[in-house]
Amino acid sequence: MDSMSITSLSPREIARRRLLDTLRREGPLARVEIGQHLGMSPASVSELTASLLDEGVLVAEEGGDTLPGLIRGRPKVRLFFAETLGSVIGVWTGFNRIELRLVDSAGRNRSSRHIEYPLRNLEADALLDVLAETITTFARDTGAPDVKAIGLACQGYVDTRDGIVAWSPVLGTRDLPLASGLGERLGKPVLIENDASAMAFAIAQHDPALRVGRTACLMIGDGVGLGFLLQGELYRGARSGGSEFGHVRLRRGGPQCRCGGRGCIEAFLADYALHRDAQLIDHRPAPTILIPSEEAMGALVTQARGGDAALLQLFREAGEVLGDAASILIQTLEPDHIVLCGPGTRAMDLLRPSFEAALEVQTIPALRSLTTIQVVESSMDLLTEGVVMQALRELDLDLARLKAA
Amino acid sequence: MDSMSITSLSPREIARRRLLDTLRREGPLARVEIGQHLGMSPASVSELTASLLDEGVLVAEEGGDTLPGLIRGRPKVRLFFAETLGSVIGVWTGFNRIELRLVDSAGRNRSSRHIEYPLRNLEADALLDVLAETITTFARDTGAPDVKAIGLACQGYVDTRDGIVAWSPVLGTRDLPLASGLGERLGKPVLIENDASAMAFAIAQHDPALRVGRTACLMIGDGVGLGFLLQGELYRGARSGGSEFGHVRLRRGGPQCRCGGRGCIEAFLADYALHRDAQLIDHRPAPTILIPSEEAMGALVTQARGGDAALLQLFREAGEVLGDAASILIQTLEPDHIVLCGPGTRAMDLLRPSFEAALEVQTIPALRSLTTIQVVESSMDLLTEGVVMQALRELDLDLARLKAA
DNA sequence: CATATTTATTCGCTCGTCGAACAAAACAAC
DNA sequence: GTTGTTTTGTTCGACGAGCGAATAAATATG
Repeated sequence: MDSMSITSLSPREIARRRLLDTLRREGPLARVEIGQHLGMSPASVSELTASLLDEGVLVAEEGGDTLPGLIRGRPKVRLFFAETLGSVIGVWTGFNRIELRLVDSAGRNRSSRHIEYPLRNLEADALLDVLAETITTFARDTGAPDVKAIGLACQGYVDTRDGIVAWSPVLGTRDLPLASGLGERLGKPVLIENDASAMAFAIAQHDPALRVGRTACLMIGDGVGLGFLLQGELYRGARSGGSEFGHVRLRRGGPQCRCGGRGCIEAFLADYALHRDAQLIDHRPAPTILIPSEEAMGALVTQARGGDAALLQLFREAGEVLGDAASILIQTLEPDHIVLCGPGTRAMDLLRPSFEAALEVQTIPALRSLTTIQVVESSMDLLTEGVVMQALRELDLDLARLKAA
Repeated sequence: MDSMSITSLSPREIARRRLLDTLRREGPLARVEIGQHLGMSPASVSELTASLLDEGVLVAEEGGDTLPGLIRGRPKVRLFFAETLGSVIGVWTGFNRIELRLVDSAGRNRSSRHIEYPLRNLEADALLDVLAETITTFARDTGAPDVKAIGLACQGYVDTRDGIVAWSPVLGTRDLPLASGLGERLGKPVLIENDASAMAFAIAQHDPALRVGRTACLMIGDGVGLGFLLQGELYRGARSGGSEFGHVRLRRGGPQCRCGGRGCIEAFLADYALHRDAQLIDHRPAPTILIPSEEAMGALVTQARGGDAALLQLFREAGEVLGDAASILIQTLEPDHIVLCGPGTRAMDLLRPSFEAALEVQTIPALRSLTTIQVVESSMDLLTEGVVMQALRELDLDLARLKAA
């Protein structure tokens, strides 16, 4: 239970995980239906579900509601997660905002909340205290029955195996043992994940096409992050982290980025960058780094749509950088899908012309046509959803191992 | 035999492949030794090798040469590939050069040859004719006993599953069915691969550290290519191709690349680029694109080492681009290893200062330290070796399937 | 009531792997 | 020689995971 480690899985564990994954995605399913989804024989499904029912992970749906009229044959008995398995809390920590979500073991949303809180200037210990306090309060307020684990999505390079934030554009600290620090305070296992990875995972849960082949999710918002999926599973770099694609430096001597560098993709596209540069245009003194509110960003976009030439130029440049970024992904990884997501897509109409022009200029046409690019309107809810799903999957495994031992 | 397709493998096929892979890499091995390499029990190895011996794929080493003196216990019986299994020809097609190699089923080099031939201005049919003719002649001259397959490494985006060159900086044609075209002419199965991928694979065969985790091989030579390995297996993008990382465009309005774009990584680092720019410095009219000889490149490097300021600046700029390229790889994929290879590393001493400076400026230090960067002095032999190894592995599978049917 | 239809379970089989016992082939010591 | 000792290789029984086929279960139809 304490480990939550990613090791190689036994055939049984793989089958179990696949079964529970589809059940979470597709809702209650009869055994034959599970077999169709997984390409397994009814016999095997029966065998697997027998032990899951026995363990109390799954329960058979109460008969009656799926009125067996009209359809001939023996009625389906749908299986689903037991209500008694407890719940999981998902957390996203932004620059000055915390998003919380409570789900049951089936992944269904029970409650969510978001809190404005400036996390940026806190020392490591203070940060952990605030997070622990916030999560505890949330759990108490929602009357969360039995919280089994916490999943936390945050910015930066996250060592998901050891639960360490190896690097972060927000925290000054390096190698912050976030999972253990929070785990000790809460007395529960904590799993952490890069936020763009979490969002990529969540988005892929809603579209089967993104779970085959290679999918690159570019999240634009407080920063710019990349979640890269291979066959529906998150790509892990060295030290089992994600990608810091947002800090690829495209323009030498470009604008200052909060990572300390210059000309990062993020330094053109992130909310703070657009807001800062807009301030500079208006000759207002721009605070070094400030995460603007959604309202402020909305106003910015509206003003640009109204025809403000200087702002339009700003978005044009951002779109161009986005096009360059997509070109790099295409020519390096040749993904089947690139998904643009996050709050930053609110200005997609402003970004698109220069985005497509840059894509045209920077990419070999024959390769460009192999990748489909789509925009997914995504709320920040997906962040907590993604990390919660990951935590639930780990719990599934832990439960299996607990039973095996 | 005709297919050579990449499908999902049965457990047996996986075990078989792993066994033959280690045997090719590690030379003749006794069964217990194989078990140690593969983490399998002697019982399983015995069972597997029994069928391989039965099929005639492997033979037991003749006793006597491994004099059993000195060591107590029953002497090892080493197994190795049968001599009678035939051979494979590996080919690399450069811009104006063809490299050929004949290996036996164990992957041991039997003969090699290289030919100067300007392939660049040929129509598709003429190209296929020349290649077929060259290969046939080579096979005849070397008295190749029984050529089972041909592996061909070439530049461009290669659909390895269907044997189609989807795009190439050399060929004007798009979607050239190279494997089938050559296969028909030679009456043998042909497997094609991107040349940087082939080299990456070959290099990884010689270093176990590169076969775990993530390894990015940057090949610098006629062009710049990337071979990306995950757990020792080549990464495949959409349409099962490799990467066209060399055509990532780093500098808007930069020098002309042979792909038609501007400012590609290749347009700074490839032999033709360095040579062309050196010509321009000397105010000589530079031919648009010409692949300089190894001697010409050697002279260029010598001249630069002699202190020629303009040339040094050229290499300095190339090194900077290389550093930028490595930074992109680090922050996008966070590989465990980056390997710099290919003829272009001949000038590594000239590239290094600006390479490292660029790496410093462009990369987040915490991430930079997770990736080890190494230079591998590699001859072009590795290209044919890589593609020949891939072809042999496919033959292994075909043989297994033939036997199963 | 019998029959059709669909769902779920049971049974026996195969496959791949392993541990343990056993056989084989050398050396070492007397 | 004969008798261990040591290491290699094989055989055998067992197990885990999956599947096909037969069977049982539960409903609708006529």
